Amino acid sequence: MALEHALLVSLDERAGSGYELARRFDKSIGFFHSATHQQIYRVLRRMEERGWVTCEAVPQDGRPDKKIYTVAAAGHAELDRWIAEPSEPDHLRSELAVKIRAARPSTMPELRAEITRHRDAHAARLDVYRLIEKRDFPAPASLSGSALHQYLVLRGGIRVEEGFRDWCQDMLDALTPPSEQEQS
Amino acid sequence: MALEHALLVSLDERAGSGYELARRFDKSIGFFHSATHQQIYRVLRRMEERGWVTCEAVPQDGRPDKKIYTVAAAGHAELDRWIAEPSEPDHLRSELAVKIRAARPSTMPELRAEITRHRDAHAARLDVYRLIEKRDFPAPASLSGSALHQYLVLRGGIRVEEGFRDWCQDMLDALTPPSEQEQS
DNA sequence: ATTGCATATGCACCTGGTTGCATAATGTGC
DNA sequence: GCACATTATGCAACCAGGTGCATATGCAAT
Repeated sequence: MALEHALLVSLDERAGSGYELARRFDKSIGFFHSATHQQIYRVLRRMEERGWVTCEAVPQDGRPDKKIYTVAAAGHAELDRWIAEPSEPDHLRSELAVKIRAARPSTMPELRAEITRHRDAHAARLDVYRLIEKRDFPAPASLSGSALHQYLVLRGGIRVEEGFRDWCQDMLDALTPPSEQEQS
Repeated sequence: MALEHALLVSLDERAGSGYELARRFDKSIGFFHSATHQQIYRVLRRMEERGWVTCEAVPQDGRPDKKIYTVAAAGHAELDRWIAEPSEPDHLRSELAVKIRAARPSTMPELRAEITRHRDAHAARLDVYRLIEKRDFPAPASLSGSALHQYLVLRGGIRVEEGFRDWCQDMLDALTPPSEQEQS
């Protein structure tokens, strides 16, 4: 249950509205923790009630009011408390793994197609991460503080996607009958 | 929403009761997809209503009756249908990643302790997987069919845990101040 | 004798999260 | 002129899943 904390981190970098947070989550942090706008609005309201964030309504010409949320002292305290609290090691829950064990001889073509889809999707996400790495962190050795932390998380994402891609490729190699070898 | 399918796969290997499934999930498949016994009982009942599994009450001396579930034809059909249906690529939702971005200079010691905990937990899980690999798959090159699929999934788990462990170690190297280098 | 554990199932309640829809105003393309 | 996307928030309903507790029983240890 870390959506609260993910939102606090995002708001701490830059204050913003629920709508803006939802858009931000499509990018950066959202690669590692996604959420719908409804859920974000609900959590923001709850955090305001608890005093973790403060809210200021900003009227706009035409468009409905924006509610700009800012992290309060209690929010920072909560982040500090949460970091010290041990959390469960991240656990992978893989649909693809279940599909592999579910497949029988008759469904092997469909399974191979599905593994190929996943391999390509992970390779595509990897490309995006690598692009971000090159664009935002050209000199990683000289990083420190918040930028270093961002870089380390991105490196984690890269590792994970490489792992998925290679795993899928290994499975395709092992599950493709010799007669059909040498296609992509 | 693959708990249904995970249970079908497990029951297809060997018919059993909800209780037995919960215990099995503590081991093998549960490494990649865990669930509490309540959730398993609920899903089993739903699958019985849908005709995916059949249920036979087995009276036992003393202990309450066992309900042995067996995969029905409709259950196998559902698995086949599901394999062909494209599913979302597995997405990592990492609490640790959020913690890293949430940490400020004052909470760095706690963060390093937490990363160390996670590194050790992943290393321990990796050891378990490696043990299973040696014990159950001493000659992987000669595997085929269901055993091969099991092995490929296990290899995926090993990859993931290696990735987590190395990621944690990299972060510790990058986040440990030079003055404190050379401890574990 | 009594505590506690393993077997075996289940209810009631709560939380986290998604989906679908509604609202409200403005600008944009055909 | 009208359909449609964009900005911005929110409700109602639902689904998945977890926690805590209840029940029933036999067996082993203290």
